[in-house]
Amino acid sequence: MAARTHDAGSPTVRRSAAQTRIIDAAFELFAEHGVGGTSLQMIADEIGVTKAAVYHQFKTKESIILAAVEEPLAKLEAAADAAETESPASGAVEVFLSHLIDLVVDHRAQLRSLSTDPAIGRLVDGHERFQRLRERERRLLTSGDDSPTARVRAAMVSSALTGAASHALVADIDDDTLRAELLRLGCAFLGVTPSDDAPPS
Amino acid sequence: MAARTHDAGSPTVRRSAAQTRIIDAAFELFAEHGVGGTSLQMIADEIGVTKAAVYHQFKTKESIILAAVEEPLAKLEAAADAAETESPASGAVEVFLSHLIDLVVDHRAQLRSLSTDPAIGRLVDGHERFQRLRERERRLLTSGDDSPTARVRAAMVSSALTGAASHALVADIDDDTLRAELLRLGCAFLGVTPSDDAPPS
DNA sequence: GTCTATAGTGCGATAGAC
DNA sequence: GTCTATCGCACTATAGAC
Repeated sequence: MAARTHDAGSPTVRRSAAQTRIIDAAFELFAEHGVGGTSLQMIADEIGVTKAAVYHQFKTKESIILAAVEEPLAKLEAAADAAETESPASGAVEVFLSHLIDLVVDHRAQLRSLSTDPAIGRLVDGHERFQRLRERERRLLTSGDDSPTARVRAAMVSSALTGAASHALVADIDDDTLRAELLRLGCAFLGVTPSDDAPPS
Repeated sequence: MAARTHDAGSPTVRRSAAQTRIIDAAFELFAEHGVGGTSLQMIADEIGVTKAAVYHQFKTKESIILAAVEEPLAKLEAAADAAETESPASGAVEVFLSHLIDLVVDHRAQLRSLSTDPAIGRLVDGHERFQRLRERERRLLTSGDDSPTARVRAAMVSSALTGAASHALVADIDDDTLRAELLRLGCAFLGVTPSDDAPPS
Protein backbone atom coordinates (compact mmCIF):
# COMPACT_ATOMS: atom_id res chain seq x y z
CA MET A 1 0.00 0.00 0.00
CA ALA A 2 1.17 3.50 -0.82
CA ALA A 3 2.22 5.92 1.85
CA ARG A 4 -0.26 8.75 2.26
CA THR A 5 0.21 11.82 4.37
CA HIS A 6 -3.40 12.89 4.71
CA ASP A 7 -6.80 11.22 4.83
CA ALA A 8 -9.82 12.07 2.78
CA GLY A 9 -12.19 12.69 5.69
CA SER A 10 -15.95 12.15 5.57
CA PRO A 11 -17.98 13.02 2.49
CA THR A 12 -19.50 16.49 2.28
CA VAL A 13 -22.58 15.39 0.37
CA ARG A 14 -24.56 12.17 0.76
CA ARG A 15 -25.35 10.44 -2.51
CA SER A 16 -27.09 7.30 -3.64
CA ALA A 17 -25.11 4.53 -5.29
CA ALA A 18 -26.72 5.39 -8.63
CA GLN A 19 -25.63 9.03 -8.31
CA THR A 20 -22.11 8.01 -7.37
CA ARG A 21 -21.81 5.81 -10.44
CA ILE A 22 -22.96 8.68 -12.64
CA ILE A 23 -20.55 11.26 -11.28
CA ASP A 24 -17.64 8.80 -11.32
CA ALA A 25 -18.30 8.08 -15.00
CA ALA A 26 -18.84 11.77 -15.74
CA PHE A 27 -15.59 12.72 -14.01
CA GLU A 28 -13.61 10.32 -16.19
CA LEU A 29 -15.39 11.27 -19.41
CA PHE A 30 -15.12 15.02 -18.76
CA ALA A 31 -11.38 14.59 -18.33
CA GLU A 32 -11.05 12.49 -21.47
CA HIS A 33 -13.28 14.43 -23.87
CA GLY A 34 -13.83 17.78 -22.16
CA VAL A 35 -17.15 18.84 -20.69
CA GLY A 36 -18.42 20.15 -24.01
CA GLY A 37 -17.36 16.95 -25.73
CA THR A 38 -19.19 14.69 -23.29
CA SER A 39 -22.88 13.93 -23.84
CA LEU A 40 -25.34 12.44 -21.38
CA GLN A 41 -25.60 9.52 -23.78
CA MET A 42 -21.88 8.80 -23.31
CA ILE A 43 -22.30 8.88 -19.53
CA ALA A 44 -25.34 6.60 -19.69
CA ASP A 45 -23.55 4.16 -22.01
CA GLU A 46 -20.52 4.10 -19.74
CA ILE A 47 -22.53 2.78 -16.80
CA GLY A 48 -24.93 0.71 -18.89
CA VAL A 49 -28.21 2.60 -18.42
CA THR A 50 -30.32 4.92 -20.56
CA LYS A 51 -30.25 8.70 -20.67
CA ALA A 52 -33.60 8.84 -18.85
CA ALA A 53 -32.11 6.98 -15.91
CA VAL A 54 -29.40 9.61 -15.69
CA TYR A 55 -31.96 12.41 -15.84
CA HIS A 56 -33.83 10.79 -12.97
CA GLN A 57 -30.79 11.40 -10.76
CA PHE A 58 -29.72 14.80 -12.07
CA LYS A 59 -32.15 17.23 -13.66
CA THR A 60 -29.58 18.94 -15.90
CA LYS A 61 -26.12 18.42 -17.31
CA GLU A 62 -25.01 21.43 -15.27
CA SER A 63 -25.88 19.71 -12.00
CA ILE A 64 -23.78 16.71 -13.07
CA ILE A 65 -20.82 18.97 -13.75
CA LEU A 66 -21.17 20.59 -10.32
CA ALA A 67 -21.47 17.21 -8.62
CA ALA A 68 -18.41 15.93 -10.48
CA VAL A 69 -16.16 18.74 -9.26
CA GLU A 70 -17.63 18.81 -5.75
CA GLU A 71 -15.30 16.20 -4.32
CA PRO A 72 -11.96 17.67 -5.50
CA LEU A 73 -13.06 21.17 -4.54
CA ALA A 74 -14.14 20.00 -1.09
CA LYS A 75 -10.71 18.44 -0.65
CA LEU A 76 -9.11 21.71 -1.67
CA GLU A 77 -11.20 23.45 0.98
CA ALA A 78 -10.04 20.89 3.51
CA ALA A 79 -6.46 21.64 2.48
CA ALA A 80 -7.01 25.34 3.13
CA ASP A 81 -8.62 24.51 6.48
CA ALA A 82 -5.63 22.43 7.53
CA ALA A 83 -3.13 25.08 6.43
CA GLU A 84 -4.91 27.97 8.12
CA THR A 85 -5.18 26.01 11.35
CA GLU A 86 -1.42 25.50 11.38
CA SER A 87 0.29 27.30 14.23
CA PRO A 88 2.67 28.89 14.09
CA ALA A 89 1.70 30.06 10.63
CA SER A 90 5.18 29.42 9.32
CA GLY A 91 4.27 25.86 8.39
CA ALA A 92 1.03 26.81 6.65
CA VAL A 93 2.44 26.89 3.12
CA GLU A 94 4.05 23.50 3.39
CA VAL A 95 0.90 21.96 4.88
CA PHE A 96 -1.17 23.45 2.09
CA LEU A 97 1.22 22.25 -0.62
CA SER A 98 1.27 18.80 0.89
CA HIS A 99 -2.52 18.48 0.86
CA LEU A 100 -2.72 20.02 -2.60
CA ILE A 101 -0.21 17.50 -3.91
CA ASP A 102 -2.19 14.60 -2.45
CA LEU A 103 -5.20 15.91 -4.32
CA VAL A 104 -3.57 16.37 -7.73
CA VAL A 105 -1.72 13.06 -7.58
CA ASP A 106 -4.94 11.26 -6.62
CA HIS A 107 -6.50 12.51 -9.84
CA ARG A 108 -3.42 12.74 -12.00
CA ALA A 109 -5.19 11.24 -14.99
CA GLN A 110 -8.02 13.76 -14.82
CA LEU A 111 -7.12 17.05 -13.21
CA ARG A 112 -5.07 18.57 -16.00
CA SER A 113 -7.95 19.12 -18.38
CA LEU A 114 -10.66 19.47 -15.73
CA SER A 115 -8.88 22.29 -13.91
CA THR A 116 -8.79 24.40 -17.08
CA ASP A 117 -12.04 23.36 -18.74
CA PRO A 118 -13.91 26.56 -19.63
CA ALA A 119 -17.32 25.04 -18.90
CA ILE A 120 -16.24 24.13 -15.39
CA GLY A 121 -14.55 27.47 -14.85
CA ARG A 122 -17.67 29.37 -15.83
CA LEU A 123 -19.83 27.25 -13.54
CA VAL A 124 -17.48 27.49 -10.59
CA ASP A 125 -17.06 31.24 -11.02
CA GLY A 126 -20.77 31.65 -10.39
CA HIS A 127 -20.55 30.19 -6.89
CA GLU A 128 -19.24 32.48 -4.19
CA ARG A 129 -18.22 29.44 -2.18
CA PHE A 130 -15.52 28.72 -4.73
CA GLN A 131 -14.54 32.35 -5.14
CA ARG A 132 -13.82 32.42 -1.42
CA LEU A 133 -11.74 29.27 -1.88
CA ARG A 134 -9.64 30.91 -4.57
CA GLU A 135 -9.06 33.89 -2.32
CA ARG A 136 -7.87 31.59 0.47
CA GLU A 137 -5.57 29.76 -1.95
CA ARG A 138 -4.16 33.08 -3.07
CA ARG A 139 -3.40 34.22 0.48
CA LEU A 140 -1.80 30.92 1.36
CA LEU A 141 0.44 30.81 -1.71
CA THR A 142 1.47 34.47 -1.61
CA SER A 143 1.68 34.65 2.20
CA GLY A 144 -0.23 37.90 1.87
CA ASP A 145 2.38 39.51 -0.38
CA ASP A 146 0.62 41.38 -3.20
CA SER A 147 3.70 42.22 -5.26
CA PRO A 148 3.84 41.08 -8.89
CA THR A 149 6.67 38.70 -8.05
CA ALA A 150 4.69 37.02 -5.29
CA ARG A 151 1.58 36.72 -7.42
CA VAL A 152 3.44 35.36 -10.44
CA ARG A 153 5.17 32.88 -8.17
CA ALA A 154 1.85 31.79 -6.67
CA ALA A 155 0.30 31.36 -10.11
CA MET A 156 3.33 29.36 -11.22
CA VAL A 157 3.36 26.96 -8.30
CA SER A 158 -0.38 26.40 -8.50
CA SER A 159 -0.19 25.68 -12.23
CA ALA A 160 2.98 23.65 -11.84
CA LEU A 161 1.50 21.21 -9.34
CA THR A 162 -1.76 20.62 -11.16
CA GLY A 163 -0.15 20.52 -14.59
CA ALA A 164 2.88 18.45 -13.71
CA ALA A 165 0.95 15.71 -11.91
CA SER A 166 -1.02 15.05 -15.09
CA HIS A 167 1.87 15.61 -17.49
CA ALA A 168 2.82 12.87 -19.95
CA LEU A 169 6.44 13.41 -18.96
CA VAL A 170 5.83 11.91 -15.50
CA ALA A 171 3.25 9.30 -16.43
CA ASP A 172 5.52 6.38 -15.54
CA ILE A 173 6.56 7.75 -12.15
CA ASP A 174 4.80 6.10 -9.22
CA ASP A 175 2.55 8.13 -6.93
CA ASP A 176 4.86 8.14 -3.91
CA THR A 177 7.90 9.32 -5.85
CA LEU A 178 5.83 11.92 -7.65
CA ARG A 179 4.39 13.28 -4.39
CA ALA A 180 7.84 13.51 -2.86
CA GLU A 181 9.36 15.29 -5.84
CA LEU A 182 6.48 17.72 -6.19
CA LEU A 183 6.67 18.63 -2.52
CA ARG A 184 10.44 19.02 -2.58
CA LEU A 185 10.56 21.09 -5.76
CA GLY A 186 7.44 23.05 -4.84
CA CYS A 187 8.83 24.01 -1.45
CA ALA A 188 12.16 24.94 -3.00
CA PHE A 189 10.45 27.15 -5.53
CA LEU A 190 8.54 28.98 -2.82
CA GLY A 191 11.64 29.28 -0.63
CA VAL A 192 10.23 27.04 2.10
CA THR A 193 12.49 24.52 3.82
CA PRO A 194 10.45 21.33 3.94
CA SER A 195 10.36 19.46 7.23
CA ASP A 196 11.52 15.93 6.51
CA ASP A 197 8.75 13.97 8.16
CA ALA A 198 8.53 12.36 4.77
CA PRO A 199 6.31 9.35 4.19
CA PRO A 200 8.25 6.10 4.65
CA SER A 201 9.34 4.39 1.45
CA MET B 1 5.21 49.94 -27.60
CA ALA B 2 6.16 46.99 -25.46
CA ALA B 3 9.65 45.60 -25.37
CA ARG B 4 9.91 42.26 -27.11
CA THR B 5 12.91 40.00 -27.13
CA HIS B 6 12.07 37.91 -30.17
CA ASP B 7 10.26 38.40 -33.46
CA ALA B 8 7.56 36.22 -34.89
CA GLY B 9 9.28 35.48 -38.19
CA SER B 10 7.49 34.72 -41.46
CA PRO B 11 4.32 32.68 -41.56
CA THR B 12 4.61 28.94 -42.12
CA VAL B 13 1.35 28.61 -44.04
CA ARG B 14 -0.19 31.03 -46.52
CA ARG B 15 -3.86 31.69 -45.97
CA SER B 16 -6.56 33.80 -47.57
CA ALA B 17 -8.08 36.68 -45.64
CA ALA B 18 -11.29 34.68 -45.20
CA GLN B 19 -9.37 31.75 -43.72
CA THR B 20 -7.48 34.03 -41.37
CA ARG B 21 -10.70 35.54 -40.09
CA ILE B 22 -12.10 32.08 -39.43
CA ILE B 23 -9.12 30.74 -37.51
CA ASP B 24 -8.78 33.95 -35.49
CA ALA B 25 -12.42 33.68 -34.42
CA ALA B 26 -12.07 29.94 -33.80
CA PHE B 27 -8.97 30.46 -31.66
CA GLU B 28 -10.81 32.89 -29.40
CA LEU B 29 -13.97 30.79 -29.18
CA PHE B 30 -12.09 27.54 -28.54
CA ALA B 31 -10.33 29.23 -25.63
CA GLU B 32 -13.58 30.67 -24.27
CA HIS B 33 -15.89 27.68 -24.63
CA GLY B 34 -13.58 24.75 -25.26
CA VAL B 35 -13.32 22.98 -28.61
CA GLY B 36 -16.24 20.68 -27.82
CA GLY B 37 -18.33 23.65 -26.73
CA THR B 38 -17.71 25.63 -29.91
CA SER B 39 -19.93 25.02 -32.95
CA LEU B 40 -19.31 26.05 -36.52
CA GLN B 41 -22.40 28.22 -36.19
CA MET B 42 -20.74 30.18 -33.38
CA ILE B 43 -17.66 30.72 -35.52
CA ALA B 44 -19.75 31.80 -38.49
CA ASP B 45 -21.82 34.20 -36.33
CA GLU B 46 -18.67 35.69 -34.83
CA ILE B 47 -17.40 36.85 -38.22
CA GLY B 48 -20.84 37.54 -39.67
CA VAL B 49 -21.15 34.83 -42.31
CA THR B 50 -23.06 31.56 -42.64
CA LYS B 51 -21.85 28.06 -41.84
CA ALA B 52 -21.66 27.25 -45.54
CA ALA B 53 -19.15 30.05 -46.04
CA VAL B 54 -17.00 28.54 -43.31
CA TYR B 55 -17.25 25.10 -44.91
CA HIS B 56 -16.09 26.56 -48.19
CA GLN B 57 -12.77 27.41 -46.51
CA PHE B 58 -12.37 24.34 -44.31
CA LYS B 59 -13.93 21.00 -45.17
CA THR B 60 -14.22 19.79 -41.56
CA LYS B 61 -14.21 21.11 -38.02
CA GLU B 62 -11.04 19.10 -37.43
CA SER B 63 -9.16 21.06 -40.09
CA ILE B 64 -10.21 24.30 -38.37
CA ILE B 65 -8.84 23.03 -35.06
CA LEU B 66 -5.54 22.09 -36.68
CA ALA B 67 -5.30 25.46 -38.42
CA ALA B 68 -6.07 27.27 -35.15
CA VAL B 69 -3.19 25.63 -33.26
CA GLU B 70 -0.77 25.79 -36.19
CA GLU B 71 0.58 29.24 -35.39
CA PRO B 72 1.39 28.72 -31.69
CA LEU B 73 2.89 25.31 -32.39
CA ALA B 74 5.01 26.72 -35.21
CA LYS B 75 6.30 29.34 -32.80
CA LEU B 76 7.14 26.63 -30.29
CA GLU B 77 9.11 24.86 -33.01
CA ALA B 78 10.92 28.11 -33.73
CA ALA B 79 11.74 28.36 -30.02
CA ALA B 80 13.26 24.87 -30.08
CA ASP B 81 15.20 25.79 -33.23
CA ALA B 82 16.64 28.87 -31.59
CA ALA B 83 17.57 27.00 -28.41
CA GLU B 84 19.22 24.09 -30.19
CA THR B 85 21.25 26.45 -32.36
CA GLU B 86 22.64 28.14 -29.26
CA SER B 87 26.36 27.56 -28.78
CA PRO B 88 27.70 26.82 -26.36
CA ALA B 89 24.72 24.75 -25.31
CA SER B 90 24.81 26.21 -21.83
CA GLY B 91 22.50 29.04 -22.85
CA ALA B 92 20.01 26.77 -24.60
CA VAL B 93 17.59 26.46 -21.69
CA GLU B 94 17.39 30.19 -21.12
CA VAL B 95 16.89 30.88 -24.81
CA PHE B 96 14.13 28.29 -24.96
CA LEU B 97 12.41 29.65 -21.85
CA SER B 98 12.61 33.16 -23.21
CA HIS B 99 10.94 32.23 -26.50
CA LEU B 100 8.40 30.07 -24.72
CA ILE B 101 7.50 32.95 -22.42
CA ASP B 102 7.00 35.28 -25.38
CA LEU B 103 4.59 32.74 -26.80
CA VAL B 104 2.50 32.18 -23.68
CA VAL B 105 2.32 35.87 -22.82
CA ASP B 106 1.25 36.68 -26.38
CA HIS B 107 -1.74 34.40 -25.93
CA ARG B 108 -2.25 34.76 -22.20
CA ALA B 109 -6.02 34.96 -22.57
CA GLN B 110 -6.22 31.77 -24.60
CA LEU B 111 -3.41 29.34 -23.96
CA ARG B 112 -4.48 28.06 -20.56
CA SER B 113 -7.50 26.14 -21.79
CA LEU B 114 -6.23 25.47 -25.30
CA SER B 115 -3.03 23.80 -24.12
CA THR B 116 -5.02 21.25 -22.11
CA ASP B 117 -8.10 20.84 -24.30
CA PRO B 118 -8.60 17.09 -24.82
CA ALA B 119 -9.87 17.55 -28.38
CA ILE B 120 -6.71 19.42 -29.34
CA GLY B 121 -4.50 16.98 -27.49
CA ARG B 122 -5.98 14.02 -29.30
CA LEU B 123 -5.60 15.72 -32.67
CA VAL B 124 -2.04 16.84 -32.04
CA ASP B 125 -1.03 13.41 -30.75
CA GLY B 126 -1.86 11.97 -34.14
CA HIS B 127 0.75 14.09 -35.93
CA GLU B 128 4.32 12.91 -35.66
CA ARG B 129 5.48 16.44 -36.33
CA PHE B 130 4.16 17.49 -32.95
CA GLN B 131 5.37 14.35 -31.21
CA ARG B 132 8.86 15.27 -32.35
CA LEU B 133 8.31 18.74 -30.97
CA ARG B 134 7.39 17.36 -27.55
CA GLU B 135 10.51 15.23 -27.56
CA ARG B 136 12.62 18.29 -28.32
CA GLU B 137 10.91 20.25 -25.54
CA ARG B 138 11.60 17.39 -23.16
CA ARG B 139 15.30 17.28 -24.01
CA LEU B 140 15.65 21.02 -23.70
CA LEU B 141 13.90 21.24 -20.33
CA THR B 142 15.59 18.20 -18.79
CA SER B 143 19.00 18.85 -20.40
CA GLY B 144 18.98 15.15 -21.23
CA ASP B 145 18.64 14.06 -17.60
CA ASP B 146 16.11 11.21 -17.39
CA SER B 147 15.87 11.01 -13.60
CA PRO B 148 12.45 11.41 -11.95
CA THR B 149 13.57 14.69 -10.41
CA ALA B 150 14.58 16.16 -13.76
CA ARG B 151 11.39 15.03 -15.45
CA VAL B 152 9.13 16.29 -12.68
CA ARG B 153 11.00 19.59 -12.77
CA ALA B 154 10.56 19.83 -16.54
CA ALA B 155 6.86 19.06 -16.30
CA MET B 156 6.50 21.68 -13.56
CA VAL B 157 8.24 24.47 -15.42
CA SER B 158 6.36 23.75 -18.62
CA SER B 159 3.02 23.75 -16.80
CA ALA B 160 3.99 26.73 -14.67
CA LEU B 161 4.75 29.00 -17.62
CA THR B 162 1.67 28.14 -19.65
CA GLY B 163 -0.63 28.09 -16.64
CA ALA B 164 0.70 31.15 -14.88
CA ALA B 165 0.58 33.43 -17.92
CA SER B 166 -3.16 32.77 -18.21
CA HIS B 167 -3.85 32.74 -14.48
CA ALA B 168 -6.45 35.09 -13.01
CA LEU B 169 -3.96 35.96 -10.28
CA VAL B 170 -1.73 37.82 -12.77
CA ALA B 171 -4.44 39.22 -15.04
CA ASP B 172 -3.66 42.82 -14.09
CA ILE B 173 0.09 42.55 -14.56
CA ASP B 174 1.34 44.09 -17.81
CA ASP B 175 3.03 41.92 -20.43
CA ASP B 176 6.57 43.24 -19.92
CA THR B 177 6.52 42.75 -16.15
CA LEU B 178 4.98 39.33 -16.54
CA ARG B 179 7.63 38.25 -19.07
CA ALA B 180 10.42 39.44 -16.81
CA GLU B 181 9.04 37.70 -13.73
CA LEU B 182 8.35 34.45 -15.55
CA LEU B 183 11.87 34.38 -16.97
CA ARG B 184 13.48 35.21 -13.65
CA LEU B 185 11.46 32.70 -11.62
CA GLY B 186 11.60 30.06 -14.33
CA CYS B 187 15.38 30.29 -14.59
CA ALA B 188 15.72 30.19 -10.82
CA PHE B 189 13.57 27.10 -10.63
CA LEU B 190 15.69 25.33 -13.22
CA GLY B 191 18.92 26.45 -11.57
CA VAL B 192 19.95 28.61 -14.51
CA THR B 193 21.53 32.02 -13.91
CA PRO B 194 19.80 34.35 -16.32
CA SER B 195 21.94 36.72 -18.32
CA ASP B 196 20.66 40.21 -17.66
CA ASP B 197 20.35 41.49 -21.21
CA ALA B 198 16.84 42.26 -20.14
CA PRO B 199 14.51 44.21 -22.39
CA PRO B 200 14.64 47.96 -21.63
CA SER B 201 11.81 49.26 -19.50
C1' DG C 1 -34.47 3.11 -10.21
C1' DT C 2 -34.82 2.05 -14.78
C1' DC C 3 -37.15 1.67 -18.99
C1' DT C 4 -39.36 3.08 -23.99
C1' DA C 5 -40.67 6.72 -26.63
C1' DT C 6 -40.64 11.26 -28.12
C1' DA C 7 -40.49 16.42 -28.35
C1' DG C 8 -37.83 20.16 -29.86
C1' DT C 9 -33.44 22.01 -30.96
C1' DG C 10 -28.90 22.37 -32.78
C1' DC C 11 -25.17 19.86 -34.72
C1' DG C 12 -21.66 18.82 -38.74
C1' DA C 13 -21.81 18.63 -43.40
C1' DT C 14 -23.53 19.10 -48.44
C1' DA C 15 -25.87 20.88 -52.89
C1' DG C 16 -26.41 24.29 -55.90
C1' DA C 17 -27.55 29.35 -57.04
C1' DC C 18 -25.37 33.91 -57.40
C1' DG D 1 -16.68 33.93 -51.46
C1' DT D 2 -21.09 33.93 -49.79
C1' DC D 3 -25.72 32.67 -49.85
C1' DT D 4 -30.41 29.70 -49.04
C1' DA D 5 -31.99 25.39 -48.10
C1' DT D 6 -31.66 20.99 -46.53
C1' DC D 7 -30.10 16.18 -44.92
C1' DG D 8 -29.37 12.92 -41.27
C1' DC D 9 -28.08 12.70 -36.88
C1' DA D 10 -27.16 13.63 -31.87
C1' DC D 11 -28.29 16.54 -28.40
C1' DT D 12 -30.80 17.99 -23.78
C1' DA D 13 -34.80 17.16 -21.66
C1' DT D 14 -39.57 15.23 -20.58
C1' DA D 15 -43.71 11.93 -20.08
C1' DG D 16 -45.38 7.93 -18.45
C1' DA D 17 -45.13 2.62 -17.88
C1' DC D 18 -43.02 -0.98 -14.98
